[in-house]
Amino acid sequence: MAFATLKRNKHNILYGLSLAGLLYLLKWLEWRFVIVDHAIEIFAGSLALIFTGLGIWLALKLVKPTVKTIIIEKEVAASLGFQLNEAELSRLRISNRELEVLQLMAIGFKNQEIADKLFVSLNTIKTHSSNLFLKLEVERRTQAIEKGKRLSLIP
Amino acid sequence: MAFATLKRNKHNILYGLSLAGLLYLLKWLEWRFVIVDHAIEIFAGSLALIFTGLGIWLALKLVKPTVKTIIIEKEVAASLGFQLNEAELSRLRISNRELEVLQLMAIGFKNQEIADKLFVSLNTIKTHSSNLFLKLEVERRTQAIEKGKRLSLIP
DNA sequence: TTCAAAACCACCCTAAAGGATGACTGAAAA
DNA sequence: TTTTCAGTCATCCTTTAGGGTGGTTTTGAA
Repeated sequence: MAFATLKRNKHNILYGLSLAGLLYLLKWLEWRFVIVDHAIEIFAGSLALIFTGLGIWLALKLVKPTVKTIIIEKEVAASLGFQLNEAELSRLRISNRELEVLQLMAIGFKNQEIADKLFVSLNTIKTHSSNLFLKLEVERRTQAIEKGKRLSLIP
Repeated sequence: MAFATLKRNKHNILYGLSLAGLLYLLKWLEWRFVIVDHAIEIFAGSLALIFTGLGIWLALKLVKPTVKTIIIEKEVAASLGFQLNEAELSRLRISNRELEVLQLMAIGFKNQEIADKLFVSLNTIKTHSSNLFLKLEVERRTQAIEKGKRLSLIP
């Protein structure tokens, strides 16, 4: 566990160590220059340079990159918000079950599949669709779908 | 922004600072006992601290944020002007004639009516629709219509 | 309680749709 | 020139859809 902690903080430790190392490098440099005595300004200058560089390096390494997010909205075709036309629905006296059948027809299901989905027999679906066609005054499911969409009975 | 960055990296900075603090505590103690004489080291240390801070400040100020682009698909009512999706059309290798047949199917015409409208035989329409179903990967005209609408091949 | 829809199911028959296969033509690309 | 492909048409066969009719049960409203 202690090892894992070390591993997790290896960056921190590394930076700390390098900072310490630099300070001792400074000591050494100081010693070199103190002997020459007059070079203290040069010493200070290089010190400033080195540590400015260190600061910059630290900041670049440590700081998470600031992320600027640009959001682009792309328009995509979709029928946004369908509102059932209940007025038409009741005007044509279309029952709930018939509407259900129409909806499933529009998705592309065959009668047998619709029957399975609604847990009734194929014959029942045939009856419903026949009645639906009468009420919609059409004679094919494709027409029923087209008219249903036009009248906002289905999305 | 720089403040937020500082906040985010407060652990790293804290570690660095506390290490530095310890070193200077040592120095101070040394100074207490050895007196004066070490003034230059204190000077160098402060210099280092100040310029490290300057470097960090510079880096934070100057670094450009990396740009991240997010594309959001925004739904838009499809009925406002139909735009044929020619990309899909060519991707699925659907021919002009097949598209025509699909359009007429969607209106609710039966194959014989489509044949009459296009001045070809019923068999030709059957061939076209069969090929269409293969390309759309469906097996009924209602499914073809549904998928065609979804892919913006028909209005 | 009675009555009218709605929902359910069945049988029969015809029409339409769909799958598989083969073939011919003309135009455009390789 | 050969190849490729859209477009045309046909035949055979199966599946699905649709029209017509008749029936039972459930349910909600009068």
